[in-house]
Amino acid sequence: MTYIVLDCGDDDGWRTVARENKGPDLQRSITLLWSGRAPGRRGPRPQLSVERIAQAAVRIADANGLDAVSMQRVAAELGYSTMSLYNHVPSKDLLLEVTADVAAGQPPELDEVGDTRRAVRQWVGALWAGFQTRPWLLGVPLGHAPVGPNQLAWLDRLLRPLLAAGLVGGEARAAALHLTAIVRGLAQISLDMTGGHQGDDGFPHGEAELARAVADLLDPQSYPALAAVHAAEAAEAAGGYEGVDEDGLVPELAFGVDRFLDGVEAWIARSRQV
Amino acid sequence: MTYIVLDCGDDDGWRTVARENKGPDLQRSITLLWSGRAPGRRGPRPQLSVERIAQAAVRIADANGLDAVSMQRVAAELGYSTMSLYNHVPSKDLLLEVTADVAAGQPPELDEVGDTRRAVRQWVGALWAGFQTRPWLLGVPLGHAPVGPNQLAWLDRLLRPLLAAGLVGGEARAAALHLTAIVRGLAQISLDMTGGHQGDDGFPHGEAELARAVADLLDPQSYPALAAVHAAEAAEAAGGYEGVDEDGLVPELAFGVDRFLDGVEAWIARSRQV
DNA sequence: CTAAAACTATGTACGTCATACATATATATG
DNA sequence: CATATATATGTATGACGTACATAGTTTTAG
Repeated sequence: MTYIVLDCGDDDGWRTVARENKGPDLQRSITLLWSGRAPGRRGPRPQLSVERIAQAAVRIADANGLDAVSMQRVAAELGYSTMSLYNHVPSKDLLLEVTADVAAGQPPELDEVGDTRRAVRQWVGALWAGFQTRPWLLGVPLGHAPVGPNQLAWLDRLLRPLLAAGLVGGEARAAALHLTAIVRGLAQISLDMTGGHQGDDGFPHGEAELARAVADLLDPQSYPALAAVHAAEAAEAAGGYEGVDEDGLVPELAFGVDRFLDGVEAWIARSRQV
Repeated sequence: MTYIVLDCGDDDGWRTVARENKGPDLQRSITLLWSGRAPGRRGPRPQLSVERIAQAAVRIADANGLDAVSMQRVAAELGYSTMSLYNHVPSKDLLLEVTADVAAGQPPELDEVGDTRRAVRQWVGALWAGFQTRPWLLGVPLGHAPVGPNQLAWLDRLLRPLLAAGLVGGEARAAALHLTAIVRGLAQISLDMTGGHQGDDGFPHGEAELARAVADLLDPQSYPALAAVHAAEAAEAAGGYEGVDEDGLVPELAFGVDRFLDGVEAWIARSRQV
């Protein structure tokens, strides 16, 4: 997988692109993000590359979190000067985008038999596991719809069982978006609950502390439903639960995914019938 | 709604809290975020307040985006020195948190009759509209589960119809999380599609450009499902669609929400039956 | 009523960040 | 070979978050 970013070599590279922000160069920029650069170039052989830089960024993020990923830190990791990076990457934002794509890696192979639910659950479990392994991925600001090769590969893998199940184009896309959003959203929220992270903000982290702290100021008058849920969950928690099922789904996630799939299956059945 | 953040007045305020990061002060910090400060204080009357600061931050974010919200800019907006803010807010992270809660505002009133689906759709539509109005809310990094009064009020409002419909505590919470995630995720992705934003990254924005650019490099070999979906959507697009329904839901969102609600309703029916 | 304590607003300063710009160097093309 | 063109580097700039010290103000303790 080769990333080359925006270096169109036309006039003065991406600088032009970033400024005009109009015209056919836009297309070329994404194209070059994918296709790799023309082989015959002048100048010295580049020792650095977008991949090496992104991999270094991944290493740093894995070790010290997303905040630790600065241009200087990445350059130091590679043993180059800070400004060298800008010969391969036009901005930090774009670097993070490539980094996220690299970190996402290849999507899982799904059981290709007719069991849609199984395949989707596997996919969801894999994505969930990915966010568990690399929590910092949730912190990468996503500026637009995914365009990286790996991101698209993940999307493609999910679309396969959905299409096979009988969803038409737009529905499959919506369903895929939906499932992605569920995993991201739930991962986002449940991360610090389980980790006992300590941010720099002096807030409590860890499920127990936060739950108790919030419970204390939950006025049942103003928040009746929340109070009810909290009480109910306290009762439920008596029977120790909290595990993952065979696809690696935590109960909350499984509930949402399964209910959604119930609805989708019913929809497909209804569509077929008409 | 009064926000007072972490100023426990015990020794040297939140500084202590942030350092120890353990002990009962944690609870007090959230408590104080809510309850307001003790009335009898020494020192001069504070002219600034967390609310005023957060409101200024909202104003700036509304006008110039989240990136424009710096401590210096906020202070300038209010006509105070930068460091004054730190008498009311312990860090920028926490300020953003409060800002997001202020910007979220009050949740909508939902039709309280038995129509669960209608109520949920209204809620979803309102949240969607909120993200449309204040796109920058999607950019506020969320470090933990929501604890702000408004955030919790939104959650509470959504939980009401879900509980009324017959979900038990944990299920209702999961469903609410789920719906929130859908809206956030879809808003996140579809924002720049519709806006024609131009980021600083020299990437094309706007649905048409991006779709075409991506289509060109979509190798049907590697991305069969994606290519199929793209082709199907191109065909579908012939009949001009793209509207919102009566609850303000864009089609993709409506599909996901409705399928999920289908599944939830079936689940409830099944649970009742047993 | 006075003095101390505690809080607010401010100014200065520091370290870090992204990145614009200029320069030296190395390479492929004419 | 000469020139155009890339790359790696060094320096510099402006913005940022925030630690720290200071001056001024108001409540509380004696």
